[in-house]
Amino acid sequence: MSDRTRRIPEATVARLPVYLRSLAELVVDKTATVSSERLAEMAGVNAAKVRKDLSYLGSYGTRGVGYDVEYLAFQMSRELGLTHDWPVVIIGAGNLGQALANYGGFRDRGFPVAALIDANREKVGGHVHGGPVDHIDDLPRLAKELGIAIAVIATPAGAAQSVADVLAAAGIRSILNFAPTVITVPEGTSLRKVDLALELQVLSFYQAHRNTEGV
Amino acid sequence: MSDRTRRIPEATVARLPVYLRSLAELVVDKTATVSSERLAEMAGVNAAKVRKDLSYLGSYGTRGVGYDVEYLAFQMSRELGLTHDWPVVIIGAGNLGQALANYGGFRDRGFPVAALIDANREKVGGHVHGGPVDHIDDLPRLAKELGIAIAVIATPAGAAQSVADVLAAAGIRSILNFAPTVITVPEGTSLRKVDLALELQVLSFYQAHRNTEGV
DNA sequence: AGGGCCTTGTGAACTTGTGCACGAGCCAAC
DNA sequence: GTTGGCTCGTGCACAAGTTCACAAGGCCCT
Repeated sequence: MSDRTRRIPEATVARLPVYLRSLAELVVDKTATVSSERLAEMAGVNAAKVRKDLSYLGSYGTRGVGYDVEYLAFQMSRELGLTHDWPVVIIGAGNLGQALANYGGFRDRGFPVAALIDANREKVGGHVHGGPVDHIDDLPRLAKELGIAIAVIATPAGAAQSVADVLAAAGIRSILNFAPTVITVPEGTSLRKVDLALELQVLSFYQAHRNTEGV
Repeated sequence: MSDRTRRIPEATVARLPVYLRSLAELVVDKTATVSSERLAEMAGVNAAKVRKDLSYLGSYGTRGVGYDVEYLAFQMSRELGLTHDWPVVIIGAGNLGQALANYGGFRDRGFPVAALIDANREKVGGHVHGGPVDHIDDLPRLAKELGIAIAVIATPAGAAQSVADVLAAAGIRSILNFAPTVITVPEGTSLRKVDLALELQVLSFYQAHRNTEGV
């Protein structure tokens, strides 16, 4: 791996946060160095994959020894852009949106919920989780004022695409979509989706096939 | 595709629910037939992929015409095992667990929340979303009585592995894990994970690289 | 009955991801 | 300084997934 900034494969990017979480545990345990084998075990993958993945970040290991936990964690944080917080906006103050706003896991990992937004004026002005609910018309202004670069769509399916359009217009180029529908975003915008029902349906598929086809 | 029961690739299985959702929309619109191209557009993939994916289910299309919407939807539901409801149990009656229990999207899609479970006796006996909270010691009995085959882990990370072990002992072989940690399950158990912070970290990666590397 | 027009189903090429196996490099001990 | 043991980094072969391109087959019109 010669180049300082070669492209990191998508599959690798998706695993980096898992490694980082494992490294965080090792830091707590005051473990100074870790081998690819140990890290693989913690992350639930195999050691060769760990080494290949980490090699995309650079040559941060020491042969015969392993990886320096703190140094690797730092490099990985840097690569993932986690050296500073990323304030996020949640669109949709319904069941799901409120739950996400209350869920501490976001803030703890560097993604404070800077704004909660709804299209329904009846919800606007209310308070959830100690924060106000703002109207979607204020989104462009809030995004700019609060430096928001990442949005979470937690609206019903029907509203998701129009929300995505508003986000695009507001210059937000990273979107996490919880609405159970396909949305399209402009080229250059990152889109990831979390579809709870879909996951259950996939489980249903394998469960059903286990039942009917033996074993 | 000769064999009636050839193995369906994982990547295809993960897309079937998306197609099914698109078909459901077409049923509402009273559209009788649909081409792979139209379906591809709705599902956000390309047409060749749709045709290949659907071919794993069988030859349900008509050349020159397309696919019969209702018939295809039925066949797909059957393949996914969605011809009957799958009661699920949610483990963890904290923030996330309660939100998931209240989230109507599960029941609407055939996954009624049959039980909500916690390890903390102080929460047990309480009511959430009109349903009681039961203790984890009752899990094996409840699973058997209610015919539960799918479990959702919504506990803190530290408790997830021991919950997984209890689930395995109770004979549950389909698990959806929301806890931000890697868990291991016995061979033959399906495990899928939803990691909210991980998704945001992946977005952070691409956002950071957009900022530093131009475009 | 035949021709033109569509759209499916699928072989084949290509891309992406995975895992093995081994050389290269580092440390420690003597 | 040399030897032995350990672990990283990576070339290579293989597997999985995607996309192309086109023959096969069905419908409709004349």
